[in-house]
Amino acid sequence: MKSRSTLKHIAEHLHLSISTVSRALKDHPDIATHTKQKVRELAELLEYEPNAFAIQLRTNASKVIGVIVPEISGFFYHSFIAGLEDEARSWGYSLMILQSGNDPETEAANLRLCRMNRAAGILVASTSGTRDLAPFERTDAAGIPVVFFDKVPESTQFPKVSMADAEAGFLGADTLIRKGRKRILALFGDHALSITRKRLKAFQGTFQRHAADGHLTIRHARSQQEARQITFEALADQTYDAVFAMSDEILAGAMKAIMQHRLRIPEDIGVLAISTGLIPGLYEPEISYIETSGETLGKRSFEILHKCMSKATPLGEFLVPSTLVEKGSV
Amino acid sequence: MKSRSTLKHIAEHLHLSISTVSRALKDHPDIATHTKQKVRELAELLEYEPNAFAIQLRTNASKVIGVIVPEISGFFYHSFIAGLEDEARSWGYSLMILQSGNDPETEAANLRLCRMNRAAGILVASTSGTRDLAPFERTDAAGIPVVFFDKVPESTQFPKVSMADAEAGFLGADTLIRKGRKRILALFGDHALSITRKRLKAFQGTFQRHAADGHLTIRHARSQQEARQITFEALADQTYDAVFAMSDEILAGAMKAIMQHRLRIPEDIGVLAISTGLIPGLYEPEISYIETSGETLGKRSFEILHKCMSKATPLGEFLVPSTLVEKGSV
DNA sequence: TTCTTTTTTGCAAAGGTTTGCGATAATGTT
DNA sequence: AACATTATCGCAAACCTTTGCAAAAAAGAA
Repeated sequence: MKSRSTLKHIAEHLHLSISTVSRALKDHPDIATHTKQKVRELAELLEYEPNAFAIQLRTNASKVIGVIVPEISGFFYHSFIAGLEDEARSWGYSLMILQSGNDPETEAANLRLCRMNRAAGILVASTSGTRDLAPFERTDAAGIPVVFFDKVPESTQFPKVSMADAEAGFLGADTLIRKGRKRILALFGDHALSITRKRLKAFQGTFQRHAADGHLTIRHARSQQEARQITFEALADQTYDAVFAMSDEILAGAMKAIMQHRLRIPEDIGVLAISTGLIPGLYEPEISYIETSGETLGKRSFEILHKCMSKATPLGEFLVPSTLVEKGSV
Repeated sequence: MKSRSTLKHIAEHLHLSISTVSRALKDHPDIATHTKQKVRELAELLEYEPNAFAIQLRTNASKVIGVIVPEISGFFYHSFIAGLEDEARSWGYSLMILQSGNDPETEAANLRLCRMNRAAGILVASTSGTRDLAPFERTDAAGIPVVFFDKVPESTQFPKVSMADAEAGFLGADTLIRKGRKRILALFGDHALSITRKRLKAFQGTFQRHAADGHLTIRHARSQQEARQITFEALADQTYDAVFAMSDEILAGAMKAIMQHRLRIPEDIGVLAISTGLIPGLYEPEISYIETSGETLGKRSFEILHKCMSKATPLGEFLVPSTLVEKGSV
């Protein structure tokens, strides 16, 4: 438990004032070059490391950005965090990660924590049950910019950044049509989720407009198991040209059913998904997918937040585009 | 940007001293009950939230624990972090997540960051190239306990917590033997990694001891692609009773090869893996696996670190046990 | 009442840094 | 030589909280 060296120590050793040392260390023009030199040398020798608390207290700002997600594990958020950390670190920021466990109360508590720690900014993927935006408003009023990502509320008072869901839906339908797949089993998630509705609407709209002769079956599943069961039964019932899955979780379930039926891909059935990329790469052949990259979303989110932290307040919703990654499964 | 309320504000409104307010808020016995009452009410009204910086500066301690991992995404660390966050939060700690990108220099920089922020403790999964332990020693000398997990160095001067690799290896071989699988293709990772050597040694030893009549083929792969190729060729070459994969990454590669050969599981070939649980659940039938839970490792790691933070310095290596999860693939 | 004990509150220092402004010394200008 | 500039550096306040100790007030004892 060695006592750490402070500006004071350095100042005393060099018979300088604390302020001079402080300025020397940050290359302030008021300080003579040879003084800077000496200060830097001694600082090095004494292994001086600034006390972040003192700095933060004095400046009332930290280089920490808070991240609140329903859960870290799972199919998506960890890749978001990875991308975000990468970008944040290059700007000198660190991440404080909080899980809400999809519970609005925990979410509010986490928000409070961020406020107490004077986070430079906050990124939040809200709980599915988040209705009351007051905690967020309070945080924003305290001068800490809040931007929502992925799971965003309806309100327009905060900047939001999310996947281009409509585009992904469109791309999905478009790809299937271009490949000549007519009889489609399309699997979507919980209809109550806005992400589901957006993807579904674009998918369905595109399909109906450009493939009037096709046949589209839409099913909703709330879990991997459910997706599996629904797919299994649907495939037993009649034949399809292709299966479309709107998410990794759904894809995982659907693939099990397909494997259970021992269908060959893409000969017996085509498969296409909207995905982050990890899961589709696990099968043989690999599954083609519309990429909605968590990493990219993370980086983009930081950019937006960064703008909010400087001065500009870019309101509105920002979309990160999705692209088709062909693997030959459809 | 409303100015936040401080102890001073409350004190002035109530014509009390700052110290009295401070004590009232933390229920100090020296303060009269009705005074506490009034203070609490006003604090509530003014939405007082303590300034973490000031507290930390004064007490020279934070409620933040630093976590340094090679990468957040991938097959493993995110689940570790999830478990850790859960446990840490229940003790009032938050997580500061840093990625080293498997680069020793970034790792050292991150360590410095933790020191500057007076982290209460640090958990690190070291870089594969980490040789110099000096940065860690310095951190420890500064009074910040360091605990290694998963990827741990040889040195015994720091507490370490990792998966029970030997046990997992043993369990793997034992399971295969009990199921009557004789001709085994066992896939392991990079031989330079200690995790590989530990698992391999136990696996091989057990197999040789209890199944002298069996036939064991051992292969090493450094990536998913390599695992796939090796498996594909091996399976084309001769027939095996079962494939054993020492990790999720390897399993993913092996499964592709198996699917490519259109082998049925478990009829044509058995499959067993050491895994965190997510990947094996993606196939049909699901793959049996020796569970090495990231969540559990996270929770356990916190426990150890927590002990270090209080006073005890439990040196040595702690193992979190692994258990067989049967899914019928072998 | 007067002194002692207990209850309740306030003072002031400390923690390390940043920063506006004033002070001093060095240099330049006429 | 007298003055204006510029280059360096130090003082002291401020950021907000915690805490040992002293002070004041209230209560009890004689």
